[in-house]
Amino acid sequence: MVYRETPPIAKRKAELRERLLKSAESLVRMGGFKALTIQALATDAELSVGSVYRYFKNKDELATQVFSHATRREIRAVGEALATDGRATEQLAAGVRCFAERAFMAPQFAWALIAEPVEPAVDEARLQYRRDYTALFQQVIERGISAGEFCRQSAPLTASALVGALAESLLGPLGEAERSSDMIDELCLLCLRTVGAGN
Amino acid sequence: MVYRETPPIAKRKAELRERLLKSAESLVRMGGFKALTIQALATDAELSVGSVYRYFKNKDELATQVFSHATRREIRAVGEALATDGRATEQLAAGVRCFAERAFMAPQFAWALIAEPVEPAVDEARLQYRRDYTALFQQVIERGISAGEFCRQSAPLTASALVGALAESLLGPLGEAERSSDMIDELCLLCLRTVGAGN
DNA sequence: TTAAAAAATGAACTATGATTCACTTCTTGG
DNA sequence: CCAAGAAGTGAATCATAGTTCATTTTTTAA
Repeated sequence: MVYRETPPIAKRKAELRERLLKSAESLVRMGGFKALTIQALATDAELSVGSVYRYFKNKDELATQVFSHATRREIRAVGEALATDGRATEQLAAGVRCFAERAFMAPQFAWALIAEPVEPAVDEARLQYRRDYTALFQQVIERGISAGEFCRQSAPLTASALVGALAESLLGPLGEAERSSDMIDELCLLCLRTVGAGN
Repeated sequence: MVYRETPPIAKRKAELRERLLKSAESLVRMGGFKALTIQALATDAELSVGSVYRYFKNKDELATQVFSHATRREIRAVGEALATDGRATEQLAAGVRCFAERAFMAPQFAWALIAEPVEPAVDEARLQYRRDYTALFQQVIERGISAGEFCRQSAPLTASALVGALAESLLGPLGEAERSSDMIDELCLLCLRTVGAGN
């Protein structure tokens, strides 16, 4: 054999893969996962349909990776907000605020990650995503309970309720309507009431 | 023309339509909307694929009607629970309990109505469904606020948060795990905290 | 310059269900 | 019993993507 992958080529391949992921995410940002078709991606990234399959085994792997990428970023952001110094009460409020602000900034994308009907493979990744979110909130709730800031309660239950409450109020049918910065404040108060804080 | 639709035939047609809807719902109950295919329905109801189209213009109409039927029943049940005599606090608890118990009894069905990825037409009907639920809760919350039982708050926001909280905690990734009757009690308490009751 | 190996291409192929439609069977009133 | 109009049938067709693969182009190192 005479051909060997040289560093510049390896780099180009890595870059192309990145470009594909970026294109794919931008398609999802603009039109949800429904807009992520192999055709559209190939067109957007300026290469052929067949080549997409050189970089991703199949559509599921592609979609799942786009989802995980984006999702990790979101989780990290909220996780950092939840980990600010201070009492659990402020941490929770910061987390909620962070989640809400990000959703406000990119509603279509937030919807795609949280609520859009998607292929089963992505849906499965989404379960993990929600579990991760729930786990983050659960930690803060547990801290709050230990510190006596929050009332006694089932932290896992409250955590998943909070995740659901945030998702529905921000992305649900009504979410679009009364979207304002007041709403974020209201939402923080609501979450604090839910964990039994602020008494 | 010599043929006219006679009463017995009209009745048979109406019954057949009912039978189709029943079959369709049972398919959804067992396997979600994914299991509702024209083929499966025709087989289950013991008639031909073509005949299904004599009773429903297309799949969307069929799926939407199945959804609305079921949904109206659910909304009515929760609506009645929310309208029991007593203070808003008890009403809210009764509504939550009703919702949760019904979801426990038929988890697959509840999931299909609330969270399953579905075709866009059904998804649109689902928006209305959620709006209806939210409206129900909103009323009780407003009553509670007026009566001084609940704290001041944006009733629409809290209502949609409650709907989201219920959906996520009962049907989300964690829902399956810790499903018990204690959980329903916990959930009631959580919802009451959320509306700022019980102080 | 060249031969081997990889990468790129995109038209053809697949898979899954919805939808149609030419044909058969049934129902009705005369 | 008959003719006309409905209702019933299910194989064929359509629609939408995802996936493949024979062919072409590019890259490499001798």
